[in-house]
Amino acid sequence: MTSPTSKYSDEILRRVDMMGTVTVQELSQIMGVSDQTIRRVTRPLAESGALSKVHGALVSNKSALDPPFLSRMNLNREAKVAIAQVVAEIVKDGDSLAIDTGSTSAFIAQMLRERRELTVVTNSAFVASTLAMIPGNNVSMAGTQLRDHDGASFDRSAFQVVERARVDYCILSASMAHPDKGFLVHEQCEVEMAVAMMESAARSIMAVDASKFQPQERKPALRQPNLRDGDILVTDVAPPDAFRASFAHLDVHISSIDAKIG
Amino acid sequence: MTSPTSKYSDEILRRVDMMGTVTVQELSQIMGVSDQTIRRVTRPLAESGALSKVHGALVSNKSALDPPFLSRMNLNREAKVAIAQVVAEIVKDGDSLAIDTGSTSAFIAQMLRERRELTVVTNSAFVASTLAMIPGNNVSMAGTQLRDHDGASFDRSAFQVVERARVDYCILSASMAHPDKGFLVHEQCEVEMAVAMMESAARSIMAVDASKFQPQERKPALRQPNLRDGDILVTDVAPPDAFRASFAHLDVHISSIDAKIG
DNA sequence: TTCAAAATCAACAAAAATCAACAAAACAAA
DNA sequence: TTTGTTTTGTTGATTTTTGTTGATTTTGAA
Repeated sequence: MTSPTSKYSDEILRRVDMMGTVTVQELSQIMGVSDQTIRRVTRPLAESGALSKVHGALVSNKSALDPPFLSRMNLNREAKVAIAQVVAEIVKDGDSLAIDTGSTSAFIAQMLRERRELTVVTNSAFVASTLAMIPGNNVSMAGTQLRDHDGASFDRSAFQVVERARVDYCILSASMAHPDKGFLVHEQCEVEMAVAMMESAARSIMAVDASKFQPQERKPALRQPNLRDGDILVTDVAPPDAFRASFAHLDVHISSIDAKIG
Repeated sequence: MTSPTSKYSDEILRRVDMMGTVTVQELSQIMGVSDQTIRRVTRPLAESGALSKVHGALVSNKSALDPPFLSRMNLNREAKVAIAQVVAEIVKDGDSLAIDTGSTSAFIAQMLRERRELTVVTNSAFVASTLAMIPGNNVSMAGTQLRDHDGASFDRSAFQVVERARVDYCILSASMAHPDKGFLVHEQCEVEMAVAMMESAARSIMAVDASKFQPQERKPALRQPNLRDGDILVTDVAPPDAFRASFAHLDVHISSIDAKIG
């Protein structure tokens, strides 16, 4: 949306998103600037909707209030729920899955609680703990060292576990979709994990909400592996025409939001 | 979702969800603000449906079925919350911890969200995902294959990760305490994990609520390793006299819910 | 029904946070 | 270096929140 107006913008936003709620005082002490500076910087951020201000504190718009804190969980929530619903219908009881990390996958994991006897491999601790507690499921957590903002793992053992698996579907996500470049993400390790999961899976499900078809603020540059013939794309609105050619070989599922409430 | 109206909204909601039911009094003492402030803040929260108010208390709208809440977590909930509070006070920012699985440990993990810069090793996917998302924490998930009722791992890699660690505290639990036999659990793998965690830790914290001092319906038969001199026992009521001798060498912290206030 | 205890509410003074304006400091270009 | 511009911290006025007090309502028990 709007460009940063101060050199502190990024750090403040990051800290607020991380902590959920911080007082202006606290933040000014942590960052070693006056409280007035924090206020000056945060005013435009609040106006552009990047964060919320309450008297005495700053609160993140991104962080959920619930314990499972995923930084982008509340962004486009309804779309993600609708997409999750569709994915949960594609998957049948007894299927085996590889699930990547990301907020859409977190919703899908929630929705998959309805399914039974699932075999799941994932590098997301959140997905793992969500599905492990369903009796009858068989869940493997891939990886040891967890990334601190989303609890995902990309260490060597994570790849070993994924590569050893053979699953019916892998469930992938992306930060952006581009008509020519395909699906893009920000980090190399995410691409590598997607490659590993695709190679272990008979079929891939790519889940992206409509916002991913628009240009992003922070441009992702790394290409996810190309989807294969018959792979599945799940989204909440029909993709723009520009994508028609590149999605021609895919099985596209569109879930309008009103199809699912709850 | 409606945006918070006060800097306390977030914390109140978290505590209410965690405790299930809290009186306004209790909350105001725990948070160090007046009861009137709690009322003022909770009124809009109740109107937006984030929690419910009844005369005398606030009650969570989160059902026990919600993902982060294990069903067993509602058993003796107050005691576990009180114990978790005490443990979270013993642990300081920057400490390193090994945390076992179990519902008490799940509460402790929730409470430890207040701490910063923690290094955590755990074989519970729930604990891992709870603490991994706190910025600045360094969390390792020990193990790959997850047990289906609680999302804990006891495979070879779990032990390898725990054995490689060196931590300030390990946080352990038990199904029952016996004056002569010590702390007992149901499964051998839990004992082995406790041994591994104790060996990796400078000091151990055993967290058991009062119900564990009574005979259990399903008798656990396997003995946890003996606690060492100066190890810490956290419980919610003073143990019966029969335990006096066996706890003599321990640093016993008792947090009765009312004693803790003030 | 009644009463007594406890919880809630309303109102006001005290405390804290915010804002606006200005001076000091930092910075960049010449 | 100097100048002009921008950013930052400080001050005091203003606004919002907080705790206290006392009145009102609710609860539970006679």
